[in-house]
Amino acid sequence: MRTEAPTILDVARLAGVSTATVSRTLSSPDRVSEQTRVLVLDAVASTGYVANEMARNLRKKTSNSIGVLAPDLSNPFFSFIIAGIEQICGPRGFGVFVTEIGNTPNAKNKVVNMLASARADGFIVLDGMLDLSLLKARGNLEKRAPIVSACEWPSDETAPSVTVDNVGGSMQAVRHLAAMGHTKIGHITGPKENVLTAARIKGFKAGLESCGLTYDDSLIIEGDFSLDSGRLAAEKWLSMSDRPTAMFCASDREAFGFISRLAKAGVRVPEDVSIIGFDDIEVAAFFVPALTTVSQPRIDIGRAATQMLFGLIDGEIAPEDKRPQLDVKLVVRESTAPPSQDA
Amino acid sequence: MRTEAPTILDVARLAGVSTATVSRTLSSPDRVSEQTRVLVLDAVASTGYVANEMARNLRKKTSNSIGVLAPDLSNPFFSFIIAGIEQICGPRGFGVFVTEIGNTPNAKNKVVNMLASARADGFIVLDGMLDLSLLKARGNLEKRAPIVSACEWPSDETAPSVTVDNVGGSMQAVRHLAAMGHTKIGHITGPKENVLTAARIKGFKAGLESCGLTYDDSLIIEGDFSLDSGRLAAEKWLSMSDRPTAMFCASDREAFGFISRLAKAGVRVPEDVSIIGFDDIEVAAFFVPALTTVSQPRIDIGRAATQMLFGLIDGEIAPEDKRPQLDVKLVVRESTAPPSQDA
DNA sequence: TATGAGCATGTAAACGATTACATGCGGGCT
DNA sequence: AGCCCGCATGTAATCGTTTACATGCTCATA
Repeated sequence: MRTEAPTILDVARLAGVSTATVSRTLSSPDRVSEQTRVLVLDAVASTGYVANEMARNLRKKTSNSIGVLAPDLSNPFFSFIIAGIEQICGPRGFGVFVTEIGNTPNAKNKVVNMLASARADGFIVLDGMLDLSLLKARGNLEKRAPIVSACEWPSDETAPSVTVDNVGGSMQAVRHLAAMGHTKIGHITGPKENVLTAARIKGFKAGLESCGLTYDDSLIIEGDFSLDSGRLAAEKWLSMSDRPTAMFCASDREAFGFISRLAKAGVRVPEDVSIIGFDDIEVAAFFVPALTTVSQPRIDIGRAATQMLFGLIDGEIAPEDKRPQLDVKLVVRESTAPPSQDA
Repeated sequence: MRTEAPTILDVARLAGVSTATVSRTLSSPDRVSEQTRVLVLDAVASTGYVANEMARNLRKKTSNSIGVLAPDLSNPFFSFIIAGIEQICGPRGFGVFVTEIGNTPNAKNKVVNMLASARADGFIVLDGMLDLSLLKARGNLEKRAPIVSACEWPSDETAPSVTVDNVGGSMQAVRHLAAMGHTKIGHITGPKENVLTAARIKGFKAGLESCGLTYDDSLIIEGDFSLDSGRLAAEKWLSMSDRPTAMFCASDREAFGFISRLAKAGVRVPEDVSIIGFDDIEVAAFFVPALTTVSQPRIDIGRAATQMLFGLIDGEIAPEDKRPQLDVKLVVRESTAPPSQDA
């Protein structure tokens, strides 16, 4: 019962050829003769040989894998994105490394190390907060492994990224509300420093403006995308003297938290308030009421980011293709309705 | 602007020592003199040297990473588990490779290759359907990289796994319902072939029995854990002539789908039916109504599985520790209530 | 019949680390 | 003084591939 893995040398000996021939047979079969090809392939089959990735990678100076840096792996929002990434990587034989970078002080170090240690040929970062500039400082690490941001994007406006039309989506959301007759529309934001937060606020304002409504600071409630921040926002809303008749939430989870808290207070959606979310996570369609929301193509984001990353790795991306923006679409369900008369 | 990574040789030259000394300085600093230590460390700092993982791994015959095999990465259920896995791996400097194995015919091959190619030092498999026996056949691959199952478990009852008390949790669920006065309790199952499905049905029956209730086949509706299967189940329920007053769902998502469909039909939860889920995913507490459910410690599952895997990798697991079963607990919220009088 | 092209294959040098073994040196012991 | 031990370091083998280069063979061409 041998537990040691067979090496290319074992195969070579069994087939009676050199290791070079075995390697060639496996990587470019048409460079060896028919005769030796079957010899080698038989030997491979009978030994169960599979090339050792570490040796191969060392020699070829690759790692055959990419890294995904997420601020918080437990956030289900990322699962579809990661699934999209894997859909592209899998068939290529690329491994997908996931890491949580959180916001610990040594997170930066972790990233620098990953980059520098040649563990990955490229990176997809899902966290706009990560300061990519320190990689430039540190010996131009980006040159070794390209980085593309997805969903969120770094402050450097030229870095490759695949994002979504956040301002357009937000505009659509408030225009939908306005079209239904709402004039007093509030917004629950994301966390203050987040780029998405800013973009969605921008879209919110633009939407208001395009409908002739004026922006009112007192209708903004700060959140952080989480369920619980939605709940907290609901408490603020309940305590308002002159409540907005519709709320645009920067995430579906905020919307759920909001609606949930309101339900406990006997406030009905959409009869008493209309709610719109952002993301269209799976459960949105099955919430009670089914949530009207701005749908992000999360799988596609993952796929597009990965494809771009491969383009960068292979050195074949034109500058103008480096910041694609995917479309979102408003999906209207049951959490929005015209404002009630007595409001 | 050098873009090539510095090697250990660059550091050695700069410090005026041999590569062996550099390596020693980095891996066991107390084996070199104070004097050369600072010399080397300075050189490391000024070159920005980070050891190449591929070379290190090749030499040490490790990969410094583990693989996670999931049936479906887009399923948010796994996100917390993966987060737990990363929490243990990160600090150890281990990489976490995620792969979707799906149920394509070549999935098995994919797994065999991952195992054999020395890409990972061990694996955590989240899919009970994966037939681990083929790894034994193929040259005893398990010997090279241990495998632990999490959540689900393989048919081989001796393989390492960390699971949860599925039958106990299910029992608790139905006992809670029975205690509230329900006598006609139904169950929406998971997919037929799944081990969890069987375990939860077993617990369901045991719970019934322990309360003196009798199991009735016609009260079982087949689902597959998904939101949509919950919706479908609701339609079956609506069409029943003599409806159960309470349903135990094999997953929270089934429960959401179920409740959501019922709401559209004007059926209220818990007034008209009581519902219990399983999993306690994040949104459960914020659903309307907040879902009573059996809570699984998903992060802990990930952590425990990883710790066990490391134990196996280091060869220090006693046989009796190989199949720990974590506790679940019923968390009672608002989707359950005593049956209404007119039922 | 040389000659060269082209093919199939072998030989051996990388890739960049770790580590067994060798070396030299200083100091404590008898 | 002689011996040995242990410390700090260096030398070089090794991990398992890929691939540049060398080799030898066959065949078409001049």
